[in-house]
Amino acid sequence: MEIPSKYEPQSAEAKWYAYWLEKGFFNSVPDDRPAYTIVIPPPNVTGVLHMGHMLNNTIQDVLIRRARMRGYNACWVPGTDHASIATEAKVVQKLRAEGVKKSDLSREAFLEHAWEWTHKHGGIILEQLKKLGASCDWNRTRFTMDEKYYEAVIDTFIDLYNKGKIYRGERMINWDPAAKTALSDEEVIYKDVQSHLYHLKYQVVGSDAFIVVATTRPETILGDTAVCVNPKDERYKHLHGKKVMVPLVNREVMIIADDYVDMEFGTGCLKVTPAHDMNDFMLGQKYQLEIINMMNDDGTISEAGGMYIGQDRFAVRKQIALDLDAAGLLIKQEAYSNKVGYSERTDVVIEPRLSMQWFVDMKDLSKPALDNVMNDNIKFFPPKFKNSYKHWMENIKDWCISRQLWWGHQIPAYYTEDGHWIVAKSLEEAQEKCKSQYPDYTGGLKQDEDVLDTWFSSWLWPIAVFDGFYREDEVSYYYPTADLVTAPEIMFFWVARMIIAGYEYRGELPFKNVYYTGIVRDKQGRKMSKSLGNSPDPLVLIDQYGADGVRVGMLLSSPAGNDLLFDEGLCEQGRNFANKIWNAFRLVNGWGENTEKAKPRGSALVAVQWMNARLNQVIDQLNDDYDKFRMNEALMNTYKLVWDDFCAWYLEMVKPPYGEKLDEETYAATIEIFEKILTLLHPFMPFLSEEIWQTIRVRQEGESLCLAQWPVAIPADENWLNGFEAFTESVIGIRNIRKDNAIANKEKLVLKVLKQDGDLSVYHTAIEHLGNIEATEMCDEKPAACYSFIVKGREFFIPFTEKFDVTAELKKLGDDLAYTEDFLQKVRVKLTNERFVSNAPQQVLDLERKKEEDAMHKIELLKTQIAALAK
RNA sequence: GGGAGUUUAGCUCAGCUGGUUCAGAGCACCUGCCUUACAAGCAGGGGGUCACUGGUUCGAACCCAGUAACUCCCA
Repeated sequence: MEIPSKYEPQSAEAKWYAYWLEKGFFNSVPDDRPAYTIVIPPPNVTGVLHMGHMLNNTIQDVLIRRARMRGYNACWVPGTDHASIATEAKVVQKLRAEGVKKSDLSREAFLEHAWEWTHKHGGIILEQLKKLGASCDWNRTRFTMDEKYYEAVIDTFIDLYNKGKIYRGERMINWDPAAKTALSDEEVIYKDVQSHLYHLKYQVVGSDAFIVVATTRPETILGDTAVCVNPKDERYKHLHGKKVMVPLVNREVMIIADDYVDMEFGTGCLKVTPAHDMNDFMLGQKYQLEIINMMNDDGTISEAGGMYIGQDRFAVRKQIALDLDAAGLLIKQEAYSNKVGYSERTDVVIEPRLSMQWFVDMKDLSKPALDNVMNDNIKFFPPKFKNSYKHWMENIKDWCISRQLWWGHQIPAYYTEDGHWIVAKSLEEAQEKCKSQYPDYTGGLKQDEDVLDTWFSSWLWPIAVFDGFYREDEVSYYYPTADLVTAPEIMFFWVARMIIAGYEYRGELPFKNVYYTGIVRDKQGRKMSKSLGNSPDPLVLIDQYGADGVRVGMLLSSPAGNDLLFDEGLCEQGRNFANKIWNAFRLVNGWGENTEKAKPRGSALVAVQWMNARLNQVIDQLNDDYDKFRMNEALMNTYKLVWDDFCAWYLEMVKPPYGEKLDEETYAATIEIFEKILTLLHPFMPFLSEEIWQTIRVRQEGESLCLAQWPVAIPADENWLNGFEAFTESVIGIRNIRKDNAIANKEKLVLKVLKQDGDLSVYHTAIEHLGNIEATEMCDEKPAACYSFIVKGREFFIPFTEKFDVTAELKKLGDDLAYTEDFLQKVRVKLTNERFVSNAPQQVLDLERKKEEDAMHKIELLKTQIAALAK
């Protein structure tokens, strides 16, 4: 059977993924093996696969596949998130395109559209993950608005409410005037913008004097209820307790004094607008100031503003500046650059706004979550993220969980017409509670219109995917999960809150390790985004380079927590690697029908011994890399094992001379080694490794590399490892002589070796094989008229050919001599340093002495060679 | 404004407890090869003031202090 010289991924990928699914290798049910669980960070239900998902899910798949091979009951739970703001925005947009406004629809009608959209687009992303080779247990696919999941979210709300951890309060919140919803702090993005600083005149009541206030938002003077100065500020001391006129508005407000004001900023006078600025709100509460809400929920000026009613905030900013100027109240307007909060979802400027919202009291809840990360019960990789986690958790604010949306989990609170509320699981339950709490009330009850923050459902993910709020059988087996792989961007949104929920509802950590991936950027370091158009389509990449190639490309240069500068060249490298393995397979496979019963050749004997020692060494190294979550190093070590050790050395050593057959014993050993290598490769390159594994030996139906045992390392034989180094150096020595003297590889040479202790004779046939040496002669004395090279103190000689150039050879030896003498000099400086000799540990001293000795020996050899040539 | 981090080859990064032949890898680059598994390959090679300035030490890429540049997070 002819095997193509290029690996063709497409057919192998389709074939083996279907096989894996058909045999149910990825499905997990509790049994007596230890569990190893990963829950996927649920992508947005209507999202499409992007490069960040590729990286994230490749890492998870590597971890879960290795765990499966190590005998764990591996369970990777997939699923999607309802993503309330993002999904609702998409549905609204789609309806708008069809000429339907959300406000024209009833809640029920809108939700019908939303479900329709979800069913149409939902799960596309999961299908894409299958192309990548993700070994999820697809029977367990969950959605954050599944019936049971929905119930868990509502029950959690009710539970926290009953525990007094959820309260309703008027707070300054981040308001998105486009989406008309409150946003959490984390959903606000601060951007540098070029704006203006307006200097406004506030006349002191009962005097001709005035003070000047600098502000970037002149329109908010409509809501001013005080002016504040620093009590230490000498410029304004005489004005404490006086009143000023708000310009244009002509309202008299107090001048208050508080440390909060920065004397250096602007004029040192701060206008206070409690309804429209977080810090002003704080001042307002402290000094019992009037709160004037001068803005509507869509960002237009309200009745309370008194003027410009119904006009947009930014239009008013321009107009009021003109009007102030006309009235002589604008002193100056200077260019100013500051940071302004924007909505992550709609990209409009956030408006701080007072409103009634639901909050979770985070103070007590967050304590165990902080402690158990700081004491490493939950480990972060890389650990540097503990710092920012700590900082955030120690300054944690209450969590605003209500969102003015329809798509999501509707808040289970019911209001009476006279403003009381009852938290209950259903209207019926609420009515009953109402009867006992408010026996005289006869009116109806109306459920809160708002839904819960998306993260209020996803923080339950590691528990809820196992229905852990309602039954114990699965959650007690799979929880706590093993590793969580996610982006540092959502450390606070999600990771911290899952830890909080874990301790609150299971009394236990939700996962043992958190591996933070970096952000995938383009070659110029820009974040990949749709709007920049700099993100390749992952499916196109898989098509071009194969899933294995792309997986390798993603992992090659992405240490934990570091951003990955994505370059298609990396996928190409991955594809080339796959092809390299493929060709090793072709070579070995060809030997299968071409063996004979014979003693292994000397070079093959040596090769098998060394390769096994080397394999053991690398397995150890890989396990260590994995333990430390150094995925890219594990991959690179596997890469070098395959390419350098197995292909460049091992296979060349066992390869029979042209036209000859391979002995059966070496063939069997080679297959075993290859199988082990495929096992090590499988987490990274599941398709290619399975394809070869299935062909390299006759397999039974139902067998798969997925289930093969991860090799156990036995201590590597150091002798083989050390001796091999001398061997490779010898071969390289011969190659260099060929290169330097233009001796063709095809030309057979004679190698002469000086008889001495500890020779390399066991490697001689291997050296002959790889160096194309026709005979190795042992000599008692140094032979004349020879090229020579030195390996670890041993001299090798190759008789001159007709191309020999004395001058060149002398120069080379001379350079080498100069270098070695210089080196010796440096070592001796160290060794004659009294303080070094008396302070350095014995080990280091011995090493330096060994260096000295070796260098002296080498110098002697070089000098003799030069003398011989110069004759 | 507050906090954290980074700076080592052209690029991306290792360098773990200060000491393993004057600092390593992969890619890229240069030279020579279509050698019967693989040109998506083989063989060989060049490339570094370890950001800078001081300090500690017998010894510093590594520890300490300062300076500079960049990045991220938070307000």
